Amino acid sequence: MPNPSEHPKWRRRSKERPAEIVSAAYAVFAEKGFSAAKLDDIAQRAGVSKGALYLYFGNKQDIFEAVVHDAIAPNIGAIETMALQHPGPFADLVRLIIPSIAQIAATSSLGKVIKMVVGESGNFPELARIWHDELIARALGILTGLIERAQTRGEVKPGDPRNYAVSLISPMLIAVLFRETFEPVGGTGFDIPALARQHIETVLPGLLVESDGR
Amino acid sequence: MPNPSEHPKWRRRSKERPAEIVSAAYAVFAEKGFSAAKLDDIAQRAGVSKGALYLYFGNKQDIFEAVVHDAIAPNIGAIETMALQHPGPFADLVRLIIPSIAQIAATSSLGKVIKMVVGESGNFPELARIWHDELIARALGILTGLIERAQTRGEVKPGDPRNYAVSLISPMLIAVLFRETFEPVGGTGFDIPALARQHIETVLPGLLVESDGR
DNA sequence: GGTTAATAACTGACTGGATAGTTATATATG
DNA sequence: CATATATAACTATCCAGTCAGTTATTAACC
Repeated sequence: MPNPSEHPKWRRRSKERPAEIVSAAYAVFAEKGFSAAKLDDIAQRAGVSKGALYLYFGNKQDIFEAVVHDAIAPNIGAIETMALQHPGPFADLVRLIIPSIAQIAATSSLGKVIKMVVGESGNFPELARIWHDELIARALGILTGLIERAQTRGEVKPGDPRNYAVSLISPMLIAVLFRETFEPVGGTGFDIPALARQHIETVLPGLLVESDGR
Repeated sequence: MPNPSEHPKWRRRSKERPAEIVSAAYAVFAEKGFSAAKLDDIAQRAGVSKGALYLYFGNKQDIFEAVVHDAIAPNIGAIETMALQHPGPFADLVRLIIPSIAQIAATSSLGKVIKMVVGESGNFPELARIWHDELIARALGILTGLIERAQTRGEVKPGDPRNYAVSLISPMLIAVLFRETFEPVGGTGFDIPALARQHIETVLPGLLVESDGR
């Protein structure tokens, strides 16, 4: 006894389903991590049955990879264009880029995904590889390139540019990881934008050739 | 037909067992993470049967907590005494402490444990709490205290001392996490002691009141 | 010193519950 | 009404935790 006009038990939405599933999976993976996330939870959150997931994805890891992929692209692009187009002195660029990263880190679910990737990398190396190649290596490469160019122009002191890049961004990453890991158990968190501002001004004097930082 | 002198199937070693089990569990947890670690694997590595684990520990999480606890104590003590006893100027102390931390980070399995705690914290908050209270908060507190005292003495610029502490140690933590997470999938690692040296000299000019860094 | 009884230490097969993935069946839609 | 879309019940597997039984070790006694 179908009931076509009133309340169909379900609808055909083959166009919208994949994005809805990825979105639901994002939330569940972020909360639980990969192995602890249940396909039933993802399905329920997406408003479908578990079987429907397999109409659009081959297996659990495929869904995970789609989530990671989708979580990356929007963020990296913005930073990249900002970095490459900016013409001014290195110090100004740093004062522009690092707070942007801090802002993304503080507000998005990036921290949850980082935590997830770190935690599951041992058991799902393919995932760590995607995350590394598409985000980490790229972001680190951009920053390293900026520093190299600034060194060539005589703006930044000699020294390993990749290490300089790590010196610049690490505190924000640690703050995000801290928030995801220890705030829920009573740890005192960080004001990430404030941390970013103070960190920039702490590092720049040691980075720039002119000692006054401007 | 017992065979007392030759090859007994097993021996009674109730004194040694707990430490052996924790050691084996350390290795397995470090490799697999909490949920993916199998008690059978731990038992086999410790040279006992799974049932024997339950003679010494209540359940899987108890074993995990013992591992985390044991991984903490040796490291924190060394740093703490070094920090509190040193009489000289702040810059010298930093040049002593940070490389020590880098050394521990680079050589011990601390990175594996950090990764493990981060990854499993969502599903096992009690564990994150132990790790936070016994290591993170303590280490951060020591460093923050040192900076506060240096500020009082006029050696370090005004600014949030806790944020300064994060500025100082984050790169080493990130480098360790990077090693555990991305080196296995082709990421280029960091020379952690070299990173530490360069980072210190990059940060100190922005931290110290006198601008020449010495 | 040798035999036996008592106990602590340990084993390994088993159970119960959880969950990834499959499939037979049902329904929405053009 | 044809079929793409979706469901829900199913199977297969994995593994933490249990427990009845086995073995090493110690103690007691002759």
